[in-house]
Amino acid sequence: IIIFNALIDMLCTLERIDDALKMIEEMKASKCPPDVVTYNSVLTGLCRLKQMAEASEFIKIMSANGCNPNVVTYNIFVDGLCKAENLDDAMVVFQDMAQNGCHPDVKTYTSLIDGLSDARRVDDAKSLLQEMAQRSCYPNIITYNSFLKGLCKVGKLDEAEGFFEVITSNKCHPDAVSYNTLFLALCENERYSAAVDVCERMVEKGFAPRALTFRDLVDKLCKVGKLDEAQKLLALGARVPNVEF
RNA sequence: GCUCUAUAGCGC
Repeated sequence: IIIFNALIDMLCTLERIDDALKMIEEMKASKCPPDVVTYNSVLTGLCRLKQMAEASEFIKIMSANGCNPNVVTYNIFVDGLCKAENLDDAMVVFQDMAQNGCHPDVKTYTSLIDGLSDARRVDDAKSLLQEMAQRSCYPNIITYNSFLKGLCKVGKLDEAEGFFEVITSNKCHPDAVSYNTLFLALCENERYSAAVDVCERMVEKGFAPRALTFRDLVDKLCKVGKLDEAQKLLALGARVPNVEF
């Protein structure tokens, strides 16, 4: 079964869903019937192809075949709906899954928070974050990073900066993704001084941006006449291996 | 305990 599942997963990653379905038929006929992992791989493939109607149908098919969806199944489907920008359906599935004995976990919430963030629905994302705490389902750094992305997207950069405090006060450690998200948003919004400050923290933490990013930023600082900031950055870059100007 | 699900940018 493990070998079969690995094969099916490979076929689905290669987007060869129909071949995967054929193999499932063979499995049914063999001593080695498909299990929930098998079906979940196919579901992932359908979601990646954004075939959400088919994905929804497929969940019914697996149940009809005596294989009940588990929490991974729902997570795949919710994430697919979010990525297909169908947040309303994603929320409905999220509400319903508990009735089928599958309780949302940190990945379910993270997918939703990420989808809401991409859709700039930061207030809704924040409600979910609060709901997680109430349900003792604790956000991890990936959850926080998704929310951080939302704050950045809607231009709430001060709140985004302040959110780092929230993360650490919840015993999580901002990582390279966190800093990079904030850093790029500050650059995009031409808040270069703040960007340099973040850059400094990144270097301290060993999350230095790439050389090209450094050069671009120095270039922009020169253009807007912030020569002192540019110099600060050059000094910073000199301390980082693999960065040359 | 081996197979399935979530975040930035970059490269291929």
